[in-house]
Amino acid sequence: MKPTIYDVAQAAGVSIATVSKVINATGRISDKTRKHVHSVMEQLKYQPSMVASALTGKSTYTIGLTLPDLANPFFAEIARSVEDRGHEHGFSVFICSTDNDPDKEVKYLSLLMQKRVDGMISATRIQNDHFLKKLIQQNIPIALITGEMPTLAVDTVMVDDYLGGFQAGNHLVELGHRQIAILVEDMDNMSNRERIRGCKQALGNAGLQVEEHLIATGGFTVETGQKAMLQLLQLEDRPSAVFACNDLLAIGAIRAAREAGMQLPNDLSVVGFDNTILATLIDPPLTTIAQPIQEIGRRAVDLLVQEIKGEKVLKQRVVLLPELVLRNSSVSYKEQ
Amino acid sequence: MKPTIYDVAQAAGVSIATVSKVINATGRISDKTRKHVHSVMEQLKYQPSMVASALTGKSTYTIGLTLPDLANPFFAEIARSVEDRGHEHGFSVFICSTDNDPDKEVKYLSLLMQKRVDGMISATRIQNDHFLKKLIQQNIPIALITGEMPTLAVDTVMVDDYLGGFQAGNHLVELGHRQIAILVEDMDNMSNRERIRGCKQALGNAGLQVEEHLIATGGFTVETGQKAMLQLLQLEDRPSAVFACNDLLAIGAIRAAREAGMQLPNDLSVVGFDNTILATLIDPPLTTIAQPIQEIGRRAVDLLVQEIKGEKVLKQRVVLLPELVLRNSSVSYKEQ
DNA sequence: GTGAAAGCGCTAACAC
DNA sequence: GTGTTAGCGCTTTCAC
Repeated sequence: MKPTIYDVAQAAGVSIATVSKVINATGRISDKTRKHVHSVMEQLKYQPSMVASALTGKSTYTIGLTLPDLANPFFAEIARSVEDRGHEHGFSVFICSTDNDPDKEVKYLSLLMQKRVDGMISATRIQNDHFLKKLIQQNIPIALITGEMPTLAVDTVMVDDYLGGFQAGNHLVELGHRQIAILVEDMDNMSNRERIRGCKQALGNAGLQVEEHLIATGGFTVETGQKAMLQLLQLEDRPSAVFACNDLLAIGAIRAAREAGMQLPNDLSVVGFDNTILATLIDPPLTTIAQPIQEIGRRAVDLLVQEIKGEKVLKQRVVLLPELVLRNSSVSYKEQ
Repeated sequence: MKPTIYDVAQAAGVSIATVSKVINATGRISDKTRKHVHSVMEQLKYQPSMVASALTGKSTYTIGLTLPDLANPFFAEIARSVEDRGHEHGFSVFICSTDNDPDKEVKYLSLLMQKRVDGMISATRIQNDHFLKKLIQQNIPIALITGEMPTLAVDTVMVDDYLGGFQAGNHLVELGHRQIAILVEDMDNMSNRERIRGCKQALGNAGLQVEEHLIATGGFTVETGQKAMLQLLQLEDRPSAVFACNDLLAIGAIRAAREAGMQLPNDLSVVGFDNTILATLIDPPLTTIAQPIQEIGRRAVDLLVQEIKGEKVLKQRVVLLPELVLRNSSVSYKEQ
């Protein structure tokens, strides 16, 4: 069996209280016994049980992170930054991929509660997430990433989707495009709607109208983007540029264009969103709206940890600003 | 405060033992009280504490997963499959990115021990990992992924690297290539060495010699692959094909070739390894040696869980077979 | 400075 | 069928 605090105490000839104190560096202990106890712990390869100490009222030093899909590069990068910042604060993280399935979401959230995580970060976007709402109302430390719940007081770290959409639209307009399509993940998704609103605004400022039939719905995969784009390319008034609400969709658009025999970027300009590693890998390298992924994870953890430690009462919504990253997938409009 | 089993017992007018029994569906309880207790639990929004139950001797239903970098698509896909299979068995997973840094590795492994995980899966490759060895010798349930420790009896799930290398080399030979370069992550990495050995064997079978100076070292990033390949392309006897030990390196090779003004795939055939999502996204789509990523994660979890549950004494090494996936990055050799 | 003892929330005999 | 009780390994008063 693993040695317990009793074994250490006995071997060191002191009480468990003393051992506990040297483990946690609390109370007053003489230098001599401290060193002695330490050496005994090493000899016994003693590892204090965090589960026992958690039971005693201290926190578990664990947070939960729910996201749609860990295998998706965007969320993998988010997860990595949450994991890193979490560890810097001494917290381990449970990661749960929900596939945006409400049932899984509920299952995982309650699992996390049973594991007594000190808090959670949710990057999942589920329409009308009752369970999450309930948790928030129960005052469980929670931080939202990548989307807000406007009617709830909850810590949130997000990017300004409206601005991002505007930047994308404006960029394409400045390049001279007039027939601009949009690829959305999902119209129920508020952050996507904001991106579109921003994009429309940019077009509007230039006196352009957005054709509703040029807005197509894909999802969070290349295939759906490809399929949606292919349909747009069948149109009479084929767009000369497209703004995709995430990099995966943008890659799908590029594929579709190639499949339709077009030359990129000349026949179709593409702007993505997220600036995942994929944007740099794809050919042509993708012009995209960069989300500060590292910073999002980091800030969310910081907010959460503050709340867990009770250092902060004020909830806040942190809005980070996206940036247009120019690469080669977008070029000036040329009359065909 | 969160309700405890006592609160439920009191509210239901039964003893905590009874409540415990209905929670775990053990012992004999009348239908009536079972339903009653259940309803009380719901009313109180009672969530049994897994930390308390873990302390009582049962397991934590938690496993640890260490890997080099969660943001790397290959490992993200591994992590997702481990997570999924873990949850199917009722286990949550702590993910730790070590960056292959021995210090982080030690820190995370001992953290996981303190959190009393029931077992761990390690996808980290650290030369001479003393700490991990010690854990294995202490009989902590552990499964290795993506690389073996030949001198230790430990559950392992891996791909046949030698065969994979052979398939890659053989494919290029069959395409008529004679001047074949290799891009390695790291020569200390045994699985890489096996891939190279396999590749050499394929060339040897065709009466070809492998030029040692055509073997270049990169790492686990596109940039290193690009840089290494660029140097190979400066050579007098410039290779007409390259086998890269992972997809990232392969993408780097493609980049380098483009940078050198070459046409792909005609001027340079590229074969990767892993078959991550990247292989399908890149242009030209990458011919690569596919690892059954899903299956690796799944099998590792299954082995680990069996060991945790004590259902199995025999340790085993599962060797999965890789497959050549043909895409467009490799073509027949044409005299320049 | 150090130790005795009372919990933390639960499980698992064992009684009844 | 249901309840009593002794831990699980630790933290934390509160004495000494």
